[in-house]
Amino acid sequence: MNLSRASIAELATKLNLSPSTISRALSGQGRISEETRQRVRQLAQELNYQPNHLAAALRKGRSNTLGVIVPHIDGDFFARVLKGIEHGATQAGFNVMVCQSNENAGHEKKNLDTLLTAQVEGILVSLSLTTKDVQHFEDVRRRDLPLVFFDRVPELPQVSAVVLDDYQGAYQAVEHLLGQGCRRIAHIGGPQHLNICRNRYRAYCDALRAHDLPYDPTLVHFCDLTLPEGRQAMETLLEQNPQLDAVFAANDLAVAGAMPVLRAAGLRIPQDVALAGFSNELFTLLTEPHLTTVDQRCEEMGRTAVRLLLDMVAEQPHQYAPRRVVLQPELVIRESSQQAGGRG
Amino acid sequence: MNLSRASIAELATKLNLSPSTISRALSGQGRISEETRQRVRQLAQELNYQPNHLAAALRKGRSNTLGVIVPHIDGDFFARVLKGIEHGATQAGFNVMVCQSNENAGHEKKNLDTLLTAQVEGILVSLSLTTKDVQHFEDVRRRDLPLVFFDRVPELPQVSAVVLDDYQGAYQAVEHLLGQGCRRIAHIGGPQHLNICRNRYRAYCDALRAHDLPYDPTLVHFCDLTLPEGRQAMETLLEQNPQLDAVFAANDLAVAGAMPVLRAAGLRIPQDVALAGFSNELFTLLTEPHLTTVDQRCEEMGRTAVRLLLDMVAEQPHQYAPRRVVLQPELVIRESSQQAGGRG
DNA sequence: ATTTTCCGAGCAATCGATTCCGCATTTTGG
DNA sequence: CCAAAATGCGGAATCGATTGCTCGGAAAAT
Repeated sequence: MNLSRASIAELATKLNLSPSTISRALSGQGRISEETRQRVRQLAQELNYQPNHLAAALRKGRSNTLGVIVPHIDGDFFARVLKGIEHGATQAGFNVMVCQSNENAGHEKKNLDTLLTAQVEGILVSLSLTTKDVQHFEDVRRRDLPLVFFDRVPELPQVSAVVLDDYQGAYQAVEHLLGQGCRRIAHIGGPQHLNICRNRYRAYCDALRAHDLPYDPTLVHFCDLTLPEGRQAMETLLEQNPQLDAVFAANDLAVAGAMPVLRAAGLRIPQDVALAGFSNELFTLLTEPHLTTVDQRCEEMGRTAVRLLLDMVAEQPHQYAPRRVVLQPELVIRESSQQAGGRG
Repeated sequence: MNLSRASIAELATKLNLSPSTISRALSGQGRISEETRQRVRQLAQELNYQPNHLAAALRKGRSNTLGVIVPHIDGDFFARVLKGIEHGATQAGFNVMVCQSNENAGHEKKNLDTLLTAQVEGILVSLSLTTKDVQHFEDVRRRDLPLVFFDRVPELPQVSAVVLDDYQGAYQAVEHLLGQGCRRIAHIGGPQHLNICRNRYRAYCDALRAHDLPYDPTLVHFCDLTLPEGRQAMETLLEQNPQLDAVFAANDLAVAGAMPVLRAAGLRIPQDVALAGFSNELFTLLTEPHLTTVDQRCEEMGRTAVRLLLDMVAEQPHQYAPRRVVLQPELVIRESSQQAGGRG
């Protein structure tokens, strides 16, 4: 009936016991008689007692909370990674605080402050695109606070990180296109200052070379991988090289932009031009034909990242060595790349 | 240089002051000399002092944290609402804890417990599909804890809520199709136990009636609004009524499922059949042609919901009356519905 | 010059749970 | 049967920041 929450002290008076006894009864730690424990637990249930997490956290120096900083929360990728993070954290009894940097280094710094003052026990970060300087994360390491980067990670060896093997994924995709008989494969690449884009581009080059195909600059175009830029990239490529028989783009959105252009040029997908993207966005199942793409294991990335982080949190003297996990992507083959029988 | 974080007590000893003075210097509250304030602030900066949020929260009885429970975090809608929530909360200096119920009433209950013990100052909830009984939210109200529902709200008058005017949005969409000259408009509806789907269906019926068009059962089909069910629905509708000249679906995914079916039947979009969906999912810009749809004002819903919640949090004796906000959706007209000139 | 204000700062209690220490009482073992 | 050990529980300190109360001294007022 009491409106405000019951405290341990209240339980104590009602049962003529001391607060310490109540605490022990509820936690099951320490020496306590079975009978008392029962009595306490029963009353706690009756009064709908709920421990004050803040007080416990303060006393124990453990907030049971993890912090996450992502560039943004909308859009498939991070939402799915977050799902994995939230899942893993919850299972381990941890809460999660999520912050968005909005792709802004300043925001990112503020987010970090917020999480630090909130006394989180560990932090997961995917860097914003505008973050050049990772100095602010130095403070975290100096504070001996577990820190794990995922997906967008700084190029430092001494940090823990979970990343995708972009190179492998891209290589497999191009391999697959080659296997379909394509020989003039174009590439729509992303900003080369991003290592993920660089790796996808490198894989494209290497896969061609492995098949003794020459590198043809008229088959390569870099852009920001948005929908309109994808469209424009396709137009440019078609103009430069009307003979192309496949396109591998560094993300799915670019492919989505390219499709109408190809169709407008009277080219059939996949018979005339095979397509493969990267990310396995949900919408790849909504295009016609469905897109071949590379799955990024989003949820697994999230789960892996929390696992790493929680391992670090568990290690007492926080004297862990930085660990680095590389997830293997999975090529998802759909209609957009299947030239059953080929044309040559 | 000190690895562990500096506390107020530390600052106090270093400056030969008492903790209370430090606290007042930092907060700017209470009587304190300008000089002392400067000295304290400077040292705080030097030592990179960061207040312990837990301690302050415990003492002040205010955690400065809000809790959110959503059915899931992936997928456009909730991610975008969350963005709005996070934005609004951050601006007001509040942190956000996000929980996913996974469309599971049991999980939802657990999430609630988690948030309560975390001492959040207010809770935002969008109900899971399997939640029939909202008893567990009664506890929250009894605790006098501000509570705001959004989008998926319980059918109770005495709770605060932010919802979309589904009826209006759907009505406008059908109006628009009628305006394009369509007369045999089909409807792919969602589960009728969900009020949002019911409202969209009602609007469809009412709009037709307003134009003196008869209700034709062969033009209506209900399903779960998934991609495959959308496809199947379209097949059924075409079979029942090959003459249909437009389709209004209760969500975008169903339209995406319907499109290939229409195309396979040799019908052109929008010349032969005009299409309109609901939700303004991101992928509606990726289809060919782009989809006409109803925007749900996701971010605004998020921002509105936090604003309501924070208003409630601010009111001292929490004696607020429940408030209900109905957001007006926005019809987004794109190619899929534009029969410029019509066909007769 | 003396009294009244006021100002800056310290003391100590407080938020609620946890935990080390210690005191009785009971149980065990020799 | 008595010493030693184990058991059940209470007392009190603690985590770190906040805040009401108090107090000495300086400034202002009479």
